[in-house]
Amino acid sequence: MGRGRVVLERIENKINRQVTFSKRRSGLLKKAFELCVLCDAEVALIIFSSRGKLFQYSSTDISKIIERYRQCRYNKLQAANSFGHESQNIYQEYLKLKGKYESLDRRQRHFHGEELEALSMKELQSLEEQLESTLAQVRQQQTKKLLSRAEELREKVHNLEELNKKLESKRMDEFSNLVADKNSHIQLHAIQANHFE
Amino acid sequence: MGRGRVVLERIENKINRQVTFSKRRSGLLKKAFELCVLCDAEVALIIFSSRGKLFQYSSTDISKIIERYRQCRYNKLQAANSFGHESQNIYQEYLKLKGKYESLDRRQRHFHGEELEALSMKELQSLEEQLESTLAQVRQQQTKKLLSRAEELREKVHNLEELNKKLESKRMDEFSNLVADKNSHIQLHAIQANHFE
DNA sequence: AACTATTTATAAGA
DNA sequence: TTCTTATAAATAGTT
Repeated sequence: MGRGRVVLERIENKINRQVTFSKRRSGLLKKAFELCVLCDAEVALIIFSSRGKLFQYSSTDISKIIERYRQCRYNKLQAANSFGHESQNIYQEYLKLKGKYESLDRRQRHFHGEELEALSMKELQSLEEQLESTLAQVRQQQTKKLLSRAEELREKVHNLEELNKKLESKRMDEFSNLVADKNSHIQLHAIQANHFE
Repeated sequence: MGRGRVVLERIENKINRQVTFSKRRSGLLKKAFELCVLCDAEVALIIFSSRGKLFQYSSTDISKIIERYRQCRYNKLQAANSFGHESQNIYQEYLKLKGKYESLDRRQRHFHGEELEALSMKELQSLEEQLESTLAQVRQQQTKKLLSRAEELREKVHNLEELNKKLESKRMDEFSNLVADKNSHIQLHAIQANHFE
């Protein structure tokens, strides 16, 4: 679509290649957009120019689309064969963690008294033992905490009493100083009185 | 490019939409390919039809391109910074889930009587209450289970007793039939004996 | 799935 | 880069 027939090979002229890239890139982005709107499709398009510049289009959040793509590929792989050796990628890690989380969450619910119907007699018994043991530990911890707080208070009381004693003795000192001071004044007056006599 | 001017909105006619999707999809894939070849670009194109079918094109390994894309976005984010609203991507999700998991795990440890030192008096009290409540529920559930099992056994016993009765009466019937049969034989013999006298 | 009248994209030129 | 224009390519509607 242009003045010459296009040959499908790398355009060797650098300027030319860049111009064509710019034009076709915008054309491609436009067409991707149109496909989304007209046909209700979900599209993600990532383009890197030969010099490494990024261009992108996505109908909705691109990470969501990529995730959906991975999901799709993963399912396909699962269906086709059973190569589980793809656990290096982050999505796999995510799924793994999700599984762990859900299992832990279920367990946690049991500790909250929920979904107990699903448990067998043996599991109920083990849960009961665990609860009793923890309860004992919690109470022990409470006692420990109360004791240490009492100790702390006792310490505080002791310190305050010490402080009080010190203050008291200081007050007494100051009192006697004051008395001594007053006495010296009186003596001074006596001296002055002598002088003017 | 066609016999009518295209209006940029969802094609409501389902057949039409599907046909257009098919045509434009292949057009888009072709153009993506051409861009790669002509301009030496790296392209990844993911398309989901409205019914969820996946189509894709990529100049090289798609996960490599996606990785490069992420790298690029990440660098951009770091450079531009302060745009923290990008938490939709999978890695963010992973970190979020990890946080949730760890918090849940910590809580779970408390329920196992571990790391109680870290808890305040108030938290210890709340934990104690929760444990007591769950313990009561667990015991209730155990009782319920035992009762229902006892009921089941009672039912079984009852059924067996019924069956026994039936078998007993059947045996009695068969016994009396047998007796009657024997009597008729004896009568027959008597008749025959008469006949030949 | 083909056909074809048109629209659209774009190569080359300015 | 952007505009223009001649022409190639894509595709909407039809068969």
